[in-house]
Amino acid sequence: MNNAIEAELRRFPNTGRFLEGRLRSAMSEEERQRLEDMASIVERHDHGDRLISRGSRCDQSTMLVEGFMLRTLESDGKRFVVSFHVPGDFVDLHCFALKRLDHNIDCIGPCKVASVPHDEIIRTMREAPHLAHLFWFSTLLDAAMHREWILKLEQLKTPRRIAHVFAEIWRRLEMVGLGYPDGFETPLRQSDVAEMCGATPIHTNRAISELRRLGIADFHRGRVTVRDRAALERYADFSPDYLYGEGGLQVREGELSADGRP
Amino acid sequence: MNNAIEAELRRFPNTGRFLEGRLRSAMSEEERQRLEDMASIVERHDHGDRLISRGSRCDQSTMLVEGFMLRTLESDGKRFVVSFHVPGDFVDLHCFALKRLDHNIDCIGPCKVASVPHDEIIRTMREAPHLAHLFWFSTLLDAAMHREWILKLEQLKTPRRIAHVFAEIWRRLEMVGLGYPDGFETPLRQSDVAEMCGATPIHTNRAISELRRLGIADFHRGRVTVRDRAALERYADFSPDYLYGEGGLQVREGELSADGRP
DNA sequence: CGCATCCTTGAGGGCCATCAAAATGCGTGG
DNA sequence: CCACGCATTTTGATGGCCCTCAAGGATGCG
Repeated sequence: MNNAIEAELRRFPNTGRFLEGRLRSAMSEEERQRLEDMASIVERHDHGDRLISRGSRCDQSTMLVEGFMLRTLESDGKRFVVSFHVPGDFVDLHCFALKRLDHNIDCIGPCKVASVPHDEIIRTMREAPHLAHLFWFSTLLDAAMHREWILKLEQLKTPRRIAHVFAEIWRRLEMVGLGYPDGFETPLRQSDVAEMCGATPIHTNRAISELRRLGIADFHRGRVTVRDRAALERYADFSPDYLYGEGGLQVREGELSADGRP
Repeated sequence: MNNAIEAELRRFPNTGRFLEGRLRSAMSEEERQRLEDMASIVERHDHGDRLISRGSRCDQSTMLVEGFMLRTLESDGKRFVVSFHVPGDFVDLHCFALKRLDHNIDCIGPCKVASVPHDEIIRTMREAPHLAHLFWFSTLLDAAMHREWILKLEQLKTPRRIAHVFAEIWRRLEMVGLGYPDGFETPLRQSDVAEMCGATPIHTNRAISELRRLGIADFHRGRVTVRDRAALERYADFSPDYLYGEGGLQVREGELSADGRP
């Protein structure tokens, strides 16, 4: 793992990955410390646990420290995945403003989380508006990713959708220091990938075989291996802009700085 | 149109529809006035105008006063619609935190908009955190709608997708006082609906015929007519919860009140 | 009336769902 | 070490949804 991120995690073990690869560099020392102090209540969950259910009233939000989570909606007795989360994501910050979530948050594999009471976020809005601005930014990142998923579902057939999902997971893991040069590991199963792509597990399996046959990507027991990253991203029509990391849409340091930051 | 909304529009002509049907009741007089004062620069646009292009730096956001807009992404030379806007929507508030939008905002039919400089929003965060909280809420409404679209694309075939789009537009227009008892009017063409559903115009045309044949809805030259609303919503598997109006997920008055509101 | 735009209809083929069944890998206990 | 049960992955066959190419109507405007 990246040395800078390791150093950050020694000082901020629960929140050191928050906005890493995006606007973390815009956070002051005080802000990093303030966030870490807010997120001191740590819990562990197992595979399949539902962290939050649609409609339940919530008065705290969750920072994902270790593990994978899915945002899901249920309809007709079936589960549909609308997005996923990696360590460093402020998973259900949405429910701070929405009060009741419209969706569920499900754990995939073992997860470690840190809880942040909403009272603390309200205090942040009053006392540290720049940090609050970054929180807002992080929820809008989710919205931007949702939009890309909508595009992907409207535009691509299943094999390319899967390639897109792989490309996105890989980039996001990499931004928080969890990718490998030739791929990544994830507790996702093929049926989870199917739920992310709006396809059946059977068709997803055939599509994954197709990716293997084409030399685009191999997915075997939670390990995705890619020989040629450019080929994967070209095949998936993937451009990482919408993740707001380095690149075209990136928010430059200082562009958020007018709002009350010392 | 609803009398209460008419009265609101007389006092706040540019912003009187903001959060109407959702949390507008939680806005104080001062907050309503403050927002109206912020949104004093009015402009008009024509059908087909692109209000904002992906990637352009922006330092103001736009309140849609009259008309329809689409959020679009372009890929492969084709346009894809990821969401739409009705009067009262704070259309590109996202770009306040993102600085560069990942998508375009396109006008459908003639539009009237009011601009809000970002400096004013920053001041709001410092001076009126409760109002800022409502702004944040309104951007998360967009995210919730995005999630519902993802679900819809993963779950439904084209005829039901179209029915879902119709049901959503109708409800949203109704919340801001622009629906009719038996349907609604919109400048959308069939090809726009196609772009919203990830289908070709030809297939969309056949699907609309199907809805007509089933007696679910009629769409003729921008007029959607529905005889049996319950039947439409049942057919589309539509539940309005995710719009956060009255109902299961609704944020009750006072639930946001802890944050610095007088 | 001519033209542009939008809507409608037809035919052929590819993607994907569904039903059914088999193979593979993994942990447990004998 | 092997046998067994379970979850997951893989394969096959059939039919429906939807894309593409092509062409024909309708509507409104100058």
